[in-house]
Amino acid sequence: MPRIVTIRTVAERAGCSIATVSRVINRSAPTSAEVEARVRAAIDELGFRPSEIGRALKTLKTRTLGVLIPSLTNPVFAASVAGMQAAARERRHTLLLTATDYDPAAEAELVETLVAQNVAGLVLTVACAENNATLDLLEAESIPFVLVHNEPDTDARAAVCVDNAAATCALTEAMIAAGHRNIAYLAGRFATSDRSLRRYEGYRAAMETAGLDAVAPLELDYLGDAPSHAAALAGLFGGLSAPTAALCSNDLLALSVIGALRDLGIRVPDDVSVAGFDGIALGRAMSPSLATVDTPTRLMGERAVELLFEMIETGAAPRVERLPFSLRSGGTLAAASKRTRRQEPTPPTPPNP
Amino acid sequence: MPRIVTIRTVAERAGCSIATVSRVINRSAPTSAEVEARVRAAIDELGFRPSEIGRALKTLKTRTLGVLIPSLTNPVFAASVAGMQAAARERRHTLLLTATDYDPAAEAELVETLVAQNVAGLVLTVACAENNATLDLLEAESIPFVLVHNEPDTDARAAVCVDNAAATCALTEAMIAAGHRNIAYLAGRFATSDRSLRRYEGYRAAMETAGLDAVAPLELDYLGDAPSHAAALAGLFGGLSAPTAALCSNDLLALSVIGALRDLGIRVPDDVSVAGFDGIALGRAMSPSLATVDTPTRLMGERAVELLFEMIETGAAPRVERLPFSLRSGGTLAAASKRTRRQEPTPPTPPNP
DNA sequence: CTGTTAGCGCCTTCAA
DNA sequence: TTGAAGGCGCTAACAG
Repeated sequence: MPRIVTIRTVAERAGCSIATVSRVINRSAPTSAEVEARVRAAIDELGFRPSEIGRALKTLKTRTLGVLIPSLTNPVFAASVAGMQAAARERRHTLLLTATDYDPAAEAELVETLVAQNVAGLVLTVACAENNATLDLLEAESIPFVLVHNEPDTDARAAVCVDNAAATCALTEAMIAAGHRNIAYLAGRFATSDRSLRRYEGYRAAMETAGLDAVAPLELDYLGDAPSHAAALAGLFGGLSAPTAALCSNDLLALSVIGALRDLGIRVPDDVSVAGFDGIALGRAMSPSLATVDTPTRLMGERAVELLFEMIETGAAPRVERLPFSLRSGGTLAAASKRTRRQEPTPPTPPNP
Repeated sequence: MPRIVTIRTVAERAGCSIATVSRVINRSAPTSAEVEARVRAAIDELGFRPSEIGRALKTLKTRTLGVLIPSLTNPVFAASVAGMQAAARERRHTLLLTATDYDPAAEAELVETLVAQNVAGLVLTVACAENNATLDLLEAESIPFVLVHNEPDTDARAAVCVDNAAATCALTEAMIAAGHRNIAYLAGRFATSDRSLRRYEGYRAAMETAGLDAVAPLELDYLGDAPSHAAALAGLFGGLSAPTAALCSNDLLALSVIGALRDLGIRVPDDVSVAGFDGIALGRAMSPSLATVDTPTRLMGERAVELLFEMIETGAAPRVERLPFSLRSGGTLAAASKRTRRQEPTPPTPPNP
């Protein structure tokens, strides 16, 4: 029989009214020292904790933030949620966590679930922040929300992110500086990540500035099994005019690509250089270490929650906050000249027979 | 002005009473087809979603599960939370997520927060499942909960875990079979992980069975910076009678140890073999790949939630569910004989001058 | 300074 | 098959 201790129980025990108990709990009005002492004693003895439900029903406000992300299995999102959790706890709030598993169609339903719980606000990473009916709905109902990782094209939407295009541009320039001329761009499905698309823009800009051909992106399903990657990559890296480097739209994809290349007998970085995006911790631990764009993932989560509170409490206007990034050099990105030593890799099972 | 649409609004629009609307929503009693149609139309037009708060206050039950873990940054917990989330969603529940950041003192407070939200039940990973006042409290208030990763010594407590001792025992045997005789056990602080302690038991059992000396565990703070590890490890691996292998109580610690050893000029596995525990994905991606115990982390999260629902709905008695594990061989664990080729590593800055 | 009271949104008897 | 009414735990007016 849980929670039979209500504010009324406490009032009886302390010999006062429930209003007084409430006042003691919330310090919402002055109370005599004597009564307060009795109330506090009663609370302790009974182990009473005010029900958030009752409170919420009255005030129509909960101490809960809704969170929507693609997946917890991606360390990027795990890290930012960790940041959110820390920031929320600072404000005595808790997170209501949901994940779409990269299914954009799930977004609407999950957000509705969160809204039905009367969350004070939302922090979300959606597949695409533009023309997003779910976000429009939140706006219409004036439920405050902040995007993380997404980089909206309008400043009218609150977001915490990095300048994806600039970062990828810088990374591409580093690859060009290392002597690479033929650089492939490998992406997760654009439909599930607008970041991926923005990053492609940065790559293209850098290539064009250098007078090089920006290749059309190869979209890979990075949740797919390695074999499917291997087939696609065998085609791309099979010929003599194969790229000497691959820029992947995120770190997880980069890891998967490196594994697939290894299975194909293509060495990284001796045959092909690989770089990622995000800066997950594991990229540092592996060897060769992963060249990537270092992104303050955890901080992004913290800032998102802080920005959200600002909007909730002071009604601050939404704004986009772009956090600094940095290039992380790594063993997977080598000078292109090295590749001249490459013996033609045994081309295993070309994609079409 | 969010959520001004209440059940009353719908009733007015549909020209019936709120009771009828409630009945249509919950199918809790038969309603005429005609009225039902009108109600559904009104609901759609108004975009009405019943407030979970109102519902919860009435029934004293929410569709929310409380989750407490040490940290989301550890992929082990991220994976199991991902499993919980999936299983919870299946039952139309959401997760209220909290993390202690490995501070056992935070457990009580966070659990209270969750309980105050009237969660239907809890899934938690605590520092130590024995003599835990917080768990006793939950039991006393008969709030259903399931432990994950923790392996309680009594069957009276619900838990989903692996047989930590057996697993570590098997891993130790594999190391012995590889020719290692002097095997160190490196652990995170026992105070923050009873798993770590159980795993040590397994190690000791295997060593004793083989007639070898089980060394006292070296407790490392694996949240600490690498330098602190280096100092401790320099002492352990400095001498001539240094261990040829190190068994780490978890994968994250193993990664950290490998990095520290590398900084000390000690090669893995040429000079020292290293193995971990958990089977995080990144262990596969790195090279040499991490030898470890493969643990069905995500599944553990799923099973924990399913077991929790069983307890909530059918009042099933708590039970311990031990999931299967498997040894994962990896490049960090090599035959001991190899080590004979080891040149004495440059002993960098011994711990005491 | 303290008590009484009216709801917040919903579900659920009890009548009709 | 439907409506009226009470109450879940709490906060906030309003009295006193």
